[in-house]
Amino acid sequence: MAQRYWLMKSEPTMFSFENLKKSPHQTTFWDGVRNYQARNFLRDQVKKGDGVLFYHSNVEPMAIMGTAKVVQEGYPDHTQFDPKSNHYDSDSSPANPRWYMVDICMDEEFKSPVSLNVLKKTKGLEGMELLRKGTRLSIQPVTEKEWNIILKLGLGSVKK
DNA sequence: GCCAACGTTGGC
DNA sequence: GCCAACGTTGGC
Repeated sequence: MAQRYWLMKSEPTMFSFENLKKSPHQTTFWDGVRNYQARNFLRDQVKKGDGVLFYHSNVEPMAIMGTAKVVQEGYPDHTQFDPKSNHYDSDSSPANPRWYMVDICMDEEFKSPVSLNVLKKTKGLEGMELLRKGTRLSIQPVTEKEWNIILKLGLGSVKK
């Protein structure tokens, strides 16, 4: 299976790219997704080695801050079983888990974060899911073409 | 199975 | 802070 690319949204007040950078081994589990479409992506399609664009939503500036790599494929999100978690789901059980998560490891920090404004103005990104009005999916597929354009913008012209 | 009410997301 | 868009819930 060819490598795939994804965009993951996070509100930096909850978990920022900086937080990821400072995590042990710069790795974290991506918990709290409670949307069926997003769950299906996490459970069925996100694979080890896939690329992730890390997007900050709901803040100034809204932007893609950098990239990460999937290091652990979909497995049950343990916070759904924890009554103290605000992601607790009383209808889910370890025998029949409803929600899944993946682990991601920081890859590249963008020299210049790619803001929503820039994304909107960039040729070739017109079809991005993120730019569609009313899109609320916290994980979205990104095409290889889009991925390459965005990496170029974020890392500068010097491609490593 | 429909749909109104409600809660959440997220850009502005 | 506002509100449009969307998903979920629950009464019928």
